[in-house]
Amino acid sequence: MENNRDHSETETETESEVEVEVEIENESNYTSSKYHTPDGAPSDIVIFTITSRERGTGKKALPERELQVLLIERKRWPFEGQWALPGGFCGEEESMYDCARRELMEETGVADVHLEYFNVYSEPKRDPRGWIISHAFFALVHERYLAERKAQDDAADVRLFPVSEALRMDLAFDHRRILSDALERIREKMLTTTIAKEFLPAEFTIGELYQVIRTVVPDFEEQNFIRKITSTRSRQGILEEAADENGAPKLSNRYSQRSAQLYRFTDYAPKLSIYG
Amino acid sequence: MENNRDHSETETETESEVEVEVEIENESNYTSSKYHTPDGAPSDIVIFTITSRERGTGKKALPERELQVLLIERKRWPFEGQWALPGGFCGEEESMYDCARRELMEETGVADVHLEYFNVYSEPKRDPRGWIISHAFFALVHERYLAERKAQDDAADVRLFPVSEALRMDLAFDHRRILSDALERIREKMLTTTIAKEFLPAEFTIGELYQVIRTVVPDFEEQNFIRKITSTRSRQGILEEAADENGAPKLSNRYSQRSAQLYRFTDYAPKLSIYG
DNA sequence: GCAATAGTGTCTCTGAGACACTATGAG
DNA sequence: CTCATAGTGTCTCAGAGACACTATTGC
Repeated sequence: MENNRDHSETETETESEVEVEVEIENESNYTSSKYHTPDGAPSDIVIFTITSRERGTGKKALPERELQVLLIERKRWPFEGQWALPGGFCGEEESMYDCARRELMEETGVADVHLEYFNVYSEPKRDPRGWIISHAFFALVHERYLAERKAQDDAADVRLFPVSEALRMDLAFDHRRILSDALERIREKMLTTTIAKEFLPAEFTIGELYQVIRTVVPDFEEQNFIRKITSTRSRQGILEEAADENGAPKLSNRYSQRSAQLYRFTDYAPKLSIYG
Repeated sequence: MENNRDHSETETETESEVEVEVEIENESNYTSSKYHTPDGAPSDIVIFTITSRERGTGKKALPERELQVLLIERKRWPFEGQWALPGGFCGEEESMYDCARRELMEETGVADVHLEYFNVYSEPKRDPRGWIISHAFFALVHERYLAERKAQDDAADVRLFPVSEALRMDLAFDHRRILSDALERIREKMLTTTIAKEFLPAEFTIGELYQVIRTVVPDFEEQNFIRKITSTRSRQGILEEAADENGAPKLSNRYSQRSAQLYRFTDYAPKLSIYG
């Protein structure tokens, strides 16, 4: 829901051959169609979600969480029968971001989720149908949004896969590369921004937050996570304690016998720096 | 010189109207050209450099530095006579990154500089010539590379402008927006990565480094900059002291009477986190 | 009382931050 | 001796990190 502003154009009259071909003197006789143009500009969307499953034990415990990605089985040439990222061609009347949002709505039925552009994929010959430049987005969707969808369209041609599994599959086009790039990007953002909130309810316990971070970034280990996150002054107000209307702290004992304090993210976005 | 991998494709056979139109059953009768396709996919490049000018005083002193951007005056419709970012149309046989690199070479004569993709601009009607989707890069070029170019092609239609001035100009297309986005991006990267090295010689003093950072990010103020950067352990090895072949520390007295220790960037890339 | 999560007490060590101070050496 | 930059001494205070400990409560 950011990083996506679209506009612009270019070419100058200097020495580029490609551009000189295209530029014509004035509006009346201008036509770009006599030159070679792309055959399509689609968007592809890496839709991430985190599923949680109750542990089998009778005891209260944090659920098992797993990072998943939504894939679609292709029915047509090219890459017929292979799994691919959802996406679709952009129309002239919409921006790339609008296109991605529309596709996301069509694939998952959800709007208003975190949707962010991250790269363009334009290697020659990467699509057997022609010159097609793909624009990759990632979306972060809470599993509760996908639950309905999965029930309603059980057509076996759209499914969630664990990311680790999807990365081992032979996906259509260069979708494995796109998925891999997207994963790298959300790992970085998970630690440097508050996108963890996309996978959490509005109010959550420190244990849940820690678990979500570790689901995306397994390397992340902080032995004293509670201390750091709650010790005021330093992590200045990324989180605030949830309280009811009387000001009493809100607690949850969903995952433990002992109730845990609930927190919510504030709007504060810390500025990071390697220099101090 | 990173963040740029290109490939991919998309569209599924589900409910998107646009895509369904385009997808045909098999290779033999497949043709995308009967549907509406973009009229061009150019790249635009925001070429930043930092100029430095000796201060007028007789004393040794750090130079005055200023962040500049290279602009080109358009000679043709549309936006004839207005200043624009350099760029040009991509060909089918090259990736967007290759296209940007080629344009950069043509405009500035330099290769092997930091060139990084950062956004797509695709708002409908943003180009009067048609449906044109622009891919924006930024380049960080040391001023020594641009010196020759400026001398050789003094055609008055390609010039460096201080960024603050360029942002007040009425640039062609949505190039002001692109410039503004690029500036925001390099400000962030200046503080979270070691791209400052793109504007510095291989060996530099702490004073120079500080000055370069402040030229890009004026808000950056660290009173004890030397302390932080040299106090081992925390800023773990972003920098290392330059030494000659005998192991003696290398010093510079270019900007001061008292010689200053020279440093170089290491390859170490610190991982930042808001959580600890 | 066990299990599983939540949270605290206490200690050490490092660094951040402030501010005044010294160092260098050409003009 | 002045000026502009380079760099140090010294103090305080906060937090990182380690690790053992207590807290809660359904089963």
